[in-house]
Amino acid sequence: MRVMDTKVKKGGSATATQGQVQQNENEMGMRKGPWTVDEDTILVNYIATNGEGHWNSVARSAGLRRSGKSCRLRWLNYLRPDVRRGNITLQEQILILELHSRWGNRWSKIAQHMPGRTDNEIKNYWRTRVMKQAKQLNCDVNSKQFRDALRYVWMPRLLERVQPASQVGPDPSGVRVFFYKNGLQSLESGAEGEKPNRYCSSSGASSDSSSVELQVPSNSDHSDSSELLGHDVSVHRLEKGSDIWPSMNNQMFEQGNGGGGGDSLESLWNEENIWFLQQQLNF
DNA sequence: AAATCCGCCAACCGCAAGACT
DNA sequence: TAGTCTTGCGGTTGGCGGATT
Repeated sequence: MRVMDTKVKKGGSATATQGQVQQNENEMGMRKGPWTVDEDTILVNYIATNGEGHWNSVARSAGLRRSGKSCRLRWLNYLRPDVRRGNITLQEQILILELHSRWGNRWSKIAQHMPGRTDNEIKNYWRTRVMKQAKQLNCDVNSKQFRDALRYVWMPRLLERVQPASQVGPDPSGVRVFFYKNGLQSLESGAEGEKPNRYCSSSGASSDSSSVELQVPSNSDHSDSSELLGHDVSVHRLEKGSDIWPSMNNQMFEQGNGGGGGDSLESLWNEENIWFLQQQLNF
């Protein structure tokens, strides 16, 4: 049974009253629903003294009438000191889109590569923002149509917007992220021979000012990446070309008009599709 | 000004895997 | 080895509050 009669301030602590606390107990005497300031304080103080883990005993020993699960969730998603609050930045949006394209709904895995962000937060972002776009396009979020919209329209648009705030120097240890027909892909520096079908990069792959750079974990392809939880990030260079968007559209049509390879973007998207997407997607 | 809609997000649930006895 | 407990994950719910009608 859910608790309906408590108030939670957006972005702030739960503010259930003492009376509500008593109402929100189940038959086992366990509290449910929003956390009170007192409960938060108790949990934070207990963990500061005894550390994380053993959540059931935390709940008992700290005198909280909460399940271990509830204590764990409250700590990880809200009380942890390194939880980052506030809007998802453009860079983070790009990273979410990119990582989701690789791993799907592996929210915790994605969160591991975004220090300070919780899986819950990323999941909420995906459901409220990304799925909304899919709905507007009247297509399934897992459909090829929508995945292509993300690759060829949304992500380039985000990348263009992120550029002015990203004028930092090149990092030779970084990983270049190129925009491919098949979506964004990372390549370790020096692996340029392995980038067939690069689509929107500028001529050459040099680390010049025409690139966009993203802060993403330097070894984000590693499945076990506990070392990334801190601040082990490096600069990824994103080959932007001089005009990734809207000239990307031009390239699409140039390729199509030029009668290039059969798998050109033009074969995937005709002019009506592009126009439709531009109208539908609100960036 | 009131009613309704809708985005956001905290917190719940069920399930699965791993740890422990 | 089997049973139980704990932890972690992904999916879902529903209240709050701002925007719109």
